[in-house]
Amino acid sequence: MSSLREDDALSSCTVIHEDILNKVRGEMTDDGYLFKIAELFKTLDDPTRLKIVNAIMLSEICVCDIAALLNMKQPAISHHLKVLRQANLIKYRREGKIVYYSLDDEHIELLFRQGLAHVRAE
Amino acid sequence: MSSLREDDALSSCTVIHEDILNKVRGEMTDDGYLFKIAELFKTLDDPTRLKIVNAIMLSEICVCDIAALLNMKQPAISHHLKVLRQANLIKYRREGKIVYYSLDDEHIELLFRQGLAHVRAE
DNA sequence: TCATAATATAAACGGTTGCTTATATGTTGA
DNA sequence: TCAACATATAAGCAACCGTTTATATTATGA
Repeated sequence: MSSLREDDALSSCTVIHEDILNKVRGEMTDDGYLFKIAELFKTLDDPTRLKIVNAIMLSEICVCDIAALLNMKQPAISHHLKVLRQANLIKYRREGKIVYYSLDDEHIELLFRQGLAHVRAE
Repeated sequence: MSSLREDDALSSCTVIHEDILNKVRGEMTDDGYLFKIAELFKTLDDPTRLKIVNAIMLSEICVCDIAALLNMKQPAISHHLKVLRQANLIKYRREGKIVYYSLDDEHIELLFRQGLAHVRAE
């Protein structure tokens, strides 16, 4: 009773090169990883968030200073910091009322530089 | 008549560390580049698009085969291919009715691998 | 030149996201 | 314990994005 059913959502498309499909299918990165990579890039796909990352790369910095630097409302900054925190890209340190943020992961700086290299090369 | 007016959108925030602000301001990457990096990451922030990139990394491949591979409708694939094309990440080659896609830029494969390395390390 | 097949484009819908205003939490010093 | 300040969270709204259905291109072969 269980057939292949690969015409489910294929619209008007038919497989053309069976050999290529098999090769690619066998060598593709696991779905779970792909999903996680997408999530990682999603945290870096916003100019504001990139500016925050860039600032934190250059110096440990507090929320108020970031808001002043980017000329934006403080809640907006806090919101983005939360996104970056949940992605384990930054960490924080409390000193009295003030919270200082810094990079948690060197990979992010690498990704940032790699992205910069790409857009500079165009 | 022209004052500094840096309290425009700062909400209830005051600059705390003038020295840090000056340092960061002086060393930050240009806005234009940051915007372009964000655009680059935006093209890679979607699981479907990452799967397509991953497939194209492994073999030159046509639209129909990608649709079959991902079990998705053909217009959805064409839409994503357009996004990747406009970002200069992939190129195409027409052979009769069939259009074959391949990577246009090695940087993308580097970014992909770097992202994978990061999510694997967690 | 006509039918068919591969691909591209367009419009529409639902879900997500970033920013805003308003409010809450937490810390300090009086 | 209270006022002031730095930060966090919540709710609401507008803009954006991925998918779908429908239709338009473009190329082939009869």
